[in-house]
Amino acid sequence: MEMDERKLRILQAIIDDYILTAVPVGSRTISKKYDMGLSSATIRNEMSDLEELGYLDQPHVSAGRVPSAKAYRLYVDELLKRGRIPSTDTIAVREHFQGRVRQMGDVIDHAAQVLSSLTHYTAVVLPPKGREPRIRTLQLVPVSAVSALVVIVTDSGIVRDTVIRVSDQLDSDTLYAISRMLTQELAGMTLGEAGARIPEISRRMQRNEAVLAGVHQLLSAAGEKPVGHVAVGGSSNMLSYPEYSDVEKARNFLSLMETRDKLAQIIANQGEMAFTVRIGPETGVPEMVDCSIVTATYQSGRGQKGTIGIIGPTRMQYSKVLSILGTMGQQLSRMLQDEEDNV
Amino acid sequence: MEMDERKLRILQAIIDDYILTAVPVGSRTISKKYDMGLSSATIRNEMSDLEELGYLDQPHVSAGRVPSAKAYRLYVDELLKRGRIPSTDTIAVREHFQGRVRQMGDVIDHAAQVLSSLTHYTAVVLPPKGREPRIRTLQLVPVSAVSALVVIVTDSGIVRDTVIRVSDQLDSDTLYAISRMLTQELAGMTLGEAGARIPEISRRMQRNEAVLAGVHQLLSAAGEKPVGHVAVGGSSNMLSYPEYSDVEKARNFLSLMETRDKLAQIIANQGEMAFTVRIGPETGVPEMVDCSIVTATYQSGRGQKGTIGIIGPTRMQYSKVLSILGTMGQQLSRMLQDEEDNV
DNA sequence: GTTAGCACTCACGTCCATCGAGTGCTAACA
DNA sequence: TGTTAGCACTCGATGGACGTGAGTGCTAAC
Repeated sequence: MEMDERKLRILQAIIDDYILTAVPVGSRTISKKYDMGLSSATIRNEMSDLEELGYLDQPHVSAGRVPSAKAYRLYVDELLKRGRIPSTDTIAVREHFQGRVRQMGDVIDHAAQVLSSLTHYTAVVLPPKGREPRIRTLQLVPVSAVSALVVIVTDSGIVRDTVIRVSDQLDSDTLYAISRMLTQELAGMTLGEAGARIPEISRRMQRNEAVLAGVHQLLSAAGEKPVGHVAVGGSSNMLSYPEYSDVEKARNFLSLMETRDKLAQIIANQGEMAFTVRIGPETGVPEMVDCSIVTATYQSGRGQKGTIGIIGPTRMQYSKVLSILGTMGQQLSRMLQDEEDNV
Repeated sequence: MEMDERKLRILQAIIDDYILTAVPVGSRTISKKYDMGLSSATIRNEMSDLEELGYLDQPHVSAGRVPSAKAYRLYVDELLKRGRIPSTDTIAVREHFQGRVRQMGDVIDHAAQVLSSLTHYTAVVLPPKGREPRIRTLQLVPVSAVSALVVIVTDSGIVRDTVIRVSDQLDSDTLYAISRMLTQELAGMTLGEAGARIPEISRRMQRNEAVLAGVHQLLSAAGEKPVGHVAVGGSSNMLSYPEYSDVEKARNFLSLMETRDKLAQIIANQGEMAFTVRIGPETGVPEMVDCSIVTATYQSGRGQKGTIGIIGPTRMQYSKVLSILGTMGQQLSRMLQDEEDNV
């Protein structure tokens, strides 16, 4: 049996209807609501074929049909192939970003908020991540008589700042001198390389061991845990959908959303294409068999890629989501581009 | 009618049982399970009195009784008065904080995690907040040829850092000189005062307007939004309790947990006592009529107070929660104290 | 003051009948 | 050969009847 044009149209109608209503759709609905020019009996035959082909599932004999993951896959591929991703929401997205200049962390958080409120699904935003950030400047800022703040600026923005103890009373000028020296020595290195270099410098200098030890510690710590913070927005949105009216299911989903590390990994694993769509089992996450994940990427001015993603039920409004993600990706990229220019 | 010793004991038993089971408790249960030496009929009479006194509610005629907010209030007051808050969990709490030194943000997040996993309720942690932080140091760190990072260190730790544009090409030494000058001028001031001062300094200096404008903007922004980030842990825990088996309710609760600003305000409004317990309607939040909020405070080394809180169903295990909050408060205070010593 | 006894209430679970949406199949039709 | 009308059949959902049991309130006796 082959897929033909008519089957495709019927499948499309079924998916559209199911996305809208979340209720198994029957042959009569299709023949009446969608103007097919075919009787319900004919539709019925076609639906039977579509089921055999694996595009439809039947919850039980006397219910309508429900699109399978394979059907959504076809649907989405078609959507992507035709490139018919409207971007009408540009204004809505842009409006949300009016106002003050922000820090990276704020931007991430805010983007997640906007995405979730526009889509009514759950949004996840990962910060841009280059291959290996390289040190640009390292500076010690005096905080009190016996402590200082270490700020490391990398080419991907500020990586980390930590207060360290500087046992031997050092004044502001000395700290500045050390900062200059360290910057000169370490600029252009990755965090790991810099960390490895510190002991040698320390040996060479013969003093300020405490300071250098603190810097060393920071560098190693920052090197280990490269993933920045993940922003999640609207995780409670999922409870609005009948798919999650089962509390147990909802709980599992939400606690997954709470373990940010795991979540970041899932999203990051989606790949780096302009758009990726993982439907149900394709996500590879058992807890998300009836979710889909749609991601898009954005670029910081330095060419580092970040990921934005939407998690929703498999019957998600792919077209709308793709559109919004695309627009948001562009907006983020543009904004970060602008910020680069300032920088 | 008066409250007597026996009524109190019965009420106590009812509350204990209800906290355990979440099921309306009947007279027979009390007379059998709790060794009262009284028949169910007697208990029944007493329960009737207790209902009249407003300590018990009856969902419907043929169900058992349920403690009212007033009952919990009595129960908690008794608990607090007797000061019988065990602190056995010290070790459990302390174990979670073993390991590396952390930044404030991490500590907050982690504390929320630990609290929620120990109590199985939802935990909220607010960072320490002084009356008005005062500037200790202000430093400009070069980021690129045309931009710099402003770091403001206050007596409560780092307040804010933002990248600003420095249109006129300034080298590291010049920035340092400006930093020194600004530190000298602004040290000891609140953010607001400092912000107000900038224009005058700018006029006096007659140059570097762009830099000063950037600093000005940062100071105003930081002054406006004093609340730091709020950490929330285990918000999905609430779904484990039958009180939230209603999805609609759960959704409302969770979306409240997601609007961090509002949440911070609610928790902060609880007051600054060592412990506060707000039961049901006492919270003043319509969405939380059947929740209780228990908070405790901790102190940073600089005497600034932070708040930790647990949100759970009104039938929460107050004793355990108070104990854990108390211990956690102490641990946090001690940890931050130590950190101060380093600083 | 305490308790045994009893009538009464009411949520809950089960059973059953009904309903209706939807299917699959067959036979007739274009 | 594809389409459609007709019909029997399936099965979840809905709702009413009913028994069950937990729990109460009241009364009267101890």
